[in-house]
Amino acid sequence: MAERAGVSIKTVSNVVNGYPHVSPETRLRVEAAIAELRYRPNLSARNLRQGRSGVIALALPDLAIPYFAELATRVIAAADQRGWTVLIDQTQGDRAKERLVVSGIRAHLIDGLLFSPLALTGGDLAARVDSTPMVLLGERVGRSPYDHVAVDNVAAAEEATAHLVQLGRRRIAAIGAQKAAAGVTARLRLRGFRHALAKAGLTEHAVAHVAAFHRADGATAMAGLLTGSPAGPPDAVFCFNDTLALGALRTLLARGIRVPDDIALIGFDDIEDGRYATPALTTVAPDKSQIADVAVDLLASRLSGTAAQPKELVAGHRLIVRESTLH
Amino acid sequence: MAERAGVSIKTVSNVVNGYPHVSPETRLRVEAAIAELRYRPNLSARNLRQGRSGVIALALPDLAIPYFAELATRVIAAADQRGWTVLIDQTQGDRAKERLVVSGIRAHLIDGLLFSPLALTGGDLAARVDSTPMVLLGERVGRSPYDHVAVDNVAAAEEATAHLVQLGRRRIAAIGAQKAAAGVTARLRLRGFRHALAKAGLTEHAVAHVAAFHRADGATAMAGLLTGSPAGPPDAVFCFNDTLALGALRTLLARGIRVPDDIALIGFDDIEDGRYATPALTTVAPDKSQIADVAVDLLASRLSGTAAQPKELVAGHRLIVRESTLH
DNA sequence: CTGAAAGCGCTTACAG
DNA sequence: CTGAAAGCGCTTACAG
Repeated sequence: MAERAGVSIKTVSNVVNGYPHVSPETRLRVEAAIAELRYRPNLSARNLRQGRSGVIALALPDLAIPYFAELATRVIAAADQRGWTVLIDQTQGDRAKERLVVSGIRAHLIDGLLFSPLALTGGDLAARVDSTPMVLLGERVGRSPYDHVAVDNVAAAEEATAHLVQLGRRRIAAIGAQKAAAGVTARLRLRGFRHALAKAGLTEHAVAHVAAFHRADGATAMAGLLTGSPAGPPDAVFCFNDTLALGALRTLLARGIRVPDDIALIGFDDIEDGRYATPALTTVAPDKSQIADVAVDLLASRLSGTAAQPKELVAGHRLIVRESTLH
Repeated sequence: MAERAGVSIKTVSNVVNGYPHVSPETRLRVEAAIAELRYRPNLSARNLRQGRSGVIALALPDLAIPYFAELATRVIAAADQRGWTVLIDQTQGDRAKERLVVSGIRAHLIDGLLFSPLALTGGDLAARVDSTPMVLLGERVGRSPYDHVAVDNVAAAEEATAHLVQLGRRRIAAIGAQKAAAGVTARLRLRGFRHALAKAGLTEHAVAHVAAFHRADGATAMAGLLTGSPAGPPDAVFCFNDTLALGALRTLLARGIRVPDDIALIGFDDIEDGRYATPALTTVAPDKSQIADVAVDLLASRLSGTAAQPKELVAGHRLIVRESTLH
């Protein structure tokens, strides 16, 4: 192709791949030919030859969930820095789909996998045979030997709850517990919640369970907390994420209950949405950029064979106090 | 590879690709071998041979913008139905990045491109030389001969504004006009806004310009409308999208202005967020699933060579009245 | 510093 | 219904 116009043969390859030892004039000639013929290297051929594609997959429940959308935007940016392209797999938190992701559906198409599972079990992971490097986003699943990066959910939940205690609240409830064996994150945040209450010498006012972490679940759970409890309504609620909190907020405001005066509210995730709610939502902000950067770095280590033992990396978090707990 | 365990050679290929004429027992034998050897066809090799990858790109400004996240989730679902994988390119609405997307960066890696540009000009598109099939999401750019799918922005904006008129509001403002030559959508919605006012015999109370359609822009613009206008505050505002409206809402509530009593508010996009705001946001809902389905269908037509003339497809929309204009 | 050759793992006609 | 061969477009040693 271009060699016709150029004169050389795989010197083109050298030029395209930025090999140093090409005479300047040859290089110019080749570059001119490339421009003229609008030559584009065939990525599939390169991939086949090199055994890697420059593409990684990011598997998550749903892009329509703000936290995952915000995480995805950062993962794509981090991958872009390394020249990697990101394809997205949506699992809906469905175990069958999560197993599919892990089973190597896209083998040889992707170099690595970043995976944020919801329903996957340790057994599913132990049964994995695909050898594509994988990094887990979020809690470790079972005893599986994979790199993963997560915030310290217990400590973060403890801080959130302690903040409510410091406000002088004593009837503190939680929204977001899950029955499913898979709700690892929910379990850790519940543990932190209880730690904080125990330290303060308080008993939990109520713990509302949810099927998922969506706004609708938060709205329903809060309604249950208001009417269902014989002990009366809480004066503060720790919601295990911001969408739950926004749903809960909607229920409270619709009933004329003042936030934070009557009930203080705190969430988790620091999604954009919560910053513009009225009242603006107090929350625990995981360092999403750090999670994305670290995850991509871990994957890079795996790809280069540098990594040894599976690593557990803890990303930072901080409490952001806003109107929903102020005053 | 598998043929060793199997006995045949590319009969494997036939089995893998579901060719009909393979004897049942041979098929079983091959399938057993595949399972045993954990054989996975190499997608890169297949792509190279077949000249297509089964991967399409979705290029959009940012996944952290709720509308695009909600659109992306549907595009991925629609593509999945056809067995396609979707990779995401984020442009930040930056013209240089948008030109890169259109220039064929991922040539031979993707079979097609779904593109929602913000800053791209007709000239940029006219200069395109890459031959990857492309479908535009949103307004047509310049006179470019590409398929595109969009809602009827003028009609939709007109309905939104007419709704405010029907409420009895007479001091109607808009937030979301853009100076940039690229704000095609903003221009169309402004046109619809003005049509509706003209039909009602009203003059526009004010039109606020914004740099982008983010919450912060809406908040600032609304503050300007409240204090900056010699004619006093409006009694209704049409925001060109929901994030602008949510920003505006925040400004209003922070100042103790009642919505909709003092000022009615309407947005555009029907993002999840607006449904849980208090008051819940009246909005124009574009049929996002239809947009995604139609866009993927158009791309499929291009890929199969079925399509002839570039098509302009108009997706549906409907007004959803909620609390921010009720009463 | 540049050429000629082999091979990555598939699939597609083409024979049998 | 199944085999043998060629070729998709690259890159990587290997010569020169």
